[in-house]
Amino acid sequence: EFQPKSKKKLYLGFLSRMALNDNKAGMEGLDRDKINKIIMESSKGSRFYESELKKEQQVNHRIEKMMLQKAQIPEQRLKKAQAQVERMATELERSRDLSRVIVHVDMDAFYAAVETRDCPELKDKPMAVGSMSMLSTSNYHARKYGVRAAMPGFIAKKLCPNLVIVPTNFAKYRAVSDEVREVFAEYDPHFQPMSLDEAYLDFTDHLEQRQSWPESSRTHRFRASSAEAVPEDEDLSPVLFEDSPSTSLCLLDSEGVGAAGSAFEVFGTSLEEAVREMRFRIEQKTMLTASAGIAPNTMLAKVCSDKNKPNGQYRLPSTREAIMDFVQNLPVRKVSGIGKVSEKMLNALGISSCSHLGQQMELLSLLFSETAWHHLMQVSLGLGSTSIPRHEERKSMSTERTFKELSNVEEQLSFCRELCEDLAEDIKKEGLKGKTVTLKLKNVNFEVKTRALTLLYAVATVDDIFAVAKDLLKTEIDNESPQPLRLRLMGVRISAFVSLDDKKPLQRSIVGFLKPGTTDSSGSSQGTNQKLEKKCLSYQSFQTGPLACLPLAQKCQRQEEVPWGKKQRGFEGGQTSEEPKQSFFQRAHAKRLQLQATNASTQQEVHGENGSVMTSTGTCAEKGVESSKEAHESDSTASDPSENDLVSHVEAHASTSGCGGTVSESLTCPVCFRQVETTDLNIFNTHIDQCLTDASRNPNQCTVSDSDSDMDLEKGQKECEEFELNRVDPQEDQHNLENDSLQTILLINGDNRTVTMRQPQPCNEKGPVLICPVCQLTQDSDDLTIFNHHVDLCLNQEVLHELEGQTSSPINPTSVINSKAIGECVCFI
DNA sequence: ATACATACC
DNA sequence: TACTGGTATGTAT
Repeated sequence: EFQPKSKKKLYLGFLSRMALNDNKAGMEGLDRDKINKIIMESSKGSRFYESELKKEQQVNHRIEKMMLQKAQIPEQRLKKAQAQVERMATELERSRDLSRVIVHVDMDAFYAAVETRDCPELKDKPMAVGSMSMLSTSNYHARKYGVRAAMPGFIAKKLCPNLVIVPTNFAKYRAVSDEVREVFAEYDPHFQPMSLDEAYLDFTDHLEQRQSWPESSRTHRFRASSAEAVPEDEDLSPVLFEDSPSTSLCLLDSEGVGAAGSAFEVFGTSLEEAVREMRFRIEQKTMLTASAGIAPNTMLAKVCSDKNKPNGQYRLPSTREAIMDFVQNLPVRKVSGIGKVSEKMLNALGISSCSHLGQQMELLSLLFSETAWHHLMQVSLGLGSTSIPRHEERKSMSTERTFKELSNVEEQLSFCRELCEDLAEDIKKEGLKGKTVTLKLKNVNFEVKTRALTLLYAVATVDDIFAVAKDLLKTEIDNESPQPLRLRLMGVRISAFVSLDDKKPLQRSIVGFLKPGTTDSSGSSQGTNQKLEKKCLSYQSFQTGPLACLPLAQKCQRQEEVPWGKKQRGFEGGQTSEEPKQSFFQRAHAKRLQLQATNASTQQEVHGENGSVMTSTGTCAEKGVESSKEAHESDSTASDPSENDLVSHVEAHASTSGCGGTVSESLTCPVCFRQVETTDLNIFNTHIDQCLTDASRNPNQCTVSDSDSDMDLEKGQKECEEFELNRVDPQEDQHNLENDSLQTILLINGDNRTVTMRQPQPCNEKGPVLICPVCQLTQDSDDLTIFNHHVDLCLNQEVLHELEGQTSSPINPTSVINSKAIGECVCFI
């Protein structure tokens, strides 16, 4: 193979992933070799080191695979990719928006700065915040020794024996952070905090207003007392001249108007002045400095804020030329989102700066996933989000802890319970409930495992969470026995949250679907509509779903007595037993298999299935086999909230020959709406399975498919085709799936967001026929406004119905929608 | 849906 | 002695 590389690695004798990361500010001109030597010597032979070695090898393997793939790319394919890349570049270029002013603000060595402020003796010493095990941040003195965030304290001590390590005090940092945020809010009330010490702001509006501001509004006072303790005088933002009789001393030098001794500083109306003013005010308020980056998008602003750190700012002019210049020499690693591994992979391709990115984009488009290379493409063009995304709702909550080896089962279980208690407490504060519980384990060799289980209903209590976590943990223990699990960390996470104020899963997603301004605001010039479309699709699959409810028999794991932890919750509260069940898809699939097994293609009898499912309440229920007759009669009763599925839907149709009363020779797939020329339910079900898989994998049926309008493959391109076949490319699936007979319908939502949905193509001569995706009825009008109005009504009706029915015991959301849809119309056959 | 990896602070 | 903890997202199955 390629000799020099491995030799070099041997010679250097350390892992790249462990070596000093001197990417950050304050790390220039260090004796890297010496530092790396110390780092290596401190780690060598440890379990951690071994683990890193293993990970390194995995990455290397990935890179080898990539290089191999690269070697197999035919010239032809590269050319084709080049054309495609260029087209996309043009498209992106066209959408370039230079009109916004985005500022990224980042406090300098935040935690360390706070501690130094409150303990001036630290000022001239190398110090770091954290523990002997791990440092959160270090001051600039310490950085000169190679001491930096994410480095364990004991290694830092070797690098810098005089290092002072101060324990973290998050409450304090939070309080300071709040003060800083008050200043942010004055410039952009919608700013987005990224952490305690940094945020993105959109300065566009402030800047415009500022132009007409009087000088008094741009004048700010130096803090009254500079040397000693700091009472936070909560002042009204712009301090006016008249307000300040105090002959405050001014130790700081102002670079502007006032000579030393002036108690004020007047800031100009320019962008730089505005940002400087904001930083000034932060400093006056907190005695801490911040750095800022100013650019037309978030990606660039982020990079810029690092440029003149600490206590500086950098503005990248909003011209294409300036941006391209800036980006050319930018090391890829500086870009947010490109980390150690991506950097290494890119380096292997000879890419270290963004200029290289642009030069090799064709290659990247063939070697990297679509999302990955699109991101790289944007980076290479200096593009990024031009708006500050509204703060998204949280998607998960977790807690985890590292400890000395824990091998005893009882201890592991009781620790698990403690974690669940903590988590339940946190989750309660935000009033959340989640359906997915994930257990995280790390053994003493630093190998990490996660095990998750998704319930049908959201949970929030300690008992419910623990019931799941415990089960997951016990499974792992059992799997390993007779060896014990030798753990060094355990964590519990909850996700798949359901509405803020409880109960009905899905309720919020429907409301969110209708509510203006709730979803979008990704604002980034591209890739915007993904989530929306996903929502649409899943909505679609819900509303096209089952006709009847066939409950599945479930067998539950026996629940043993638990010697650890609290008593399990029983039925005292008259509580319905909440049974975690398999997912809709799992169940549909399981039933399908069963159907095939029993060869009951035309038979309507469906037996319960025997998946072992635990209960969160510690109960064990054995449900009997339900007949399809029952199922047909009772569409989703309150007592049985199990989900409908496509199988029952299909069976229903098969047996009733469709609503129209005509027996048809083909079945219509409720997902893709295409006719499937069969009456064999097994075949049909297989088709639906495939559709569901495709749909969930491929929510964007309507992407700006630049992908392959150039699919006019000439014959000599066999090479190309072979290459394509070997690739794992979602794009390809996409147009394979598509679409001779599909068309796109635009739904203009209440808040003017455009939603695209796939629809079948019942076209007449005049043009597209509009079909309501909710009630499935063909609409007379081809006026989109009228059509949208109708859809709105339909959707609203759904929600109203759901809200009405809310007081009753849990009804599966799917059934709610389905029964509704079914009640109103819908026949697929 | 689940597991694992990557990334950021 | 000692290599985090919290959240999000991408990739693969």
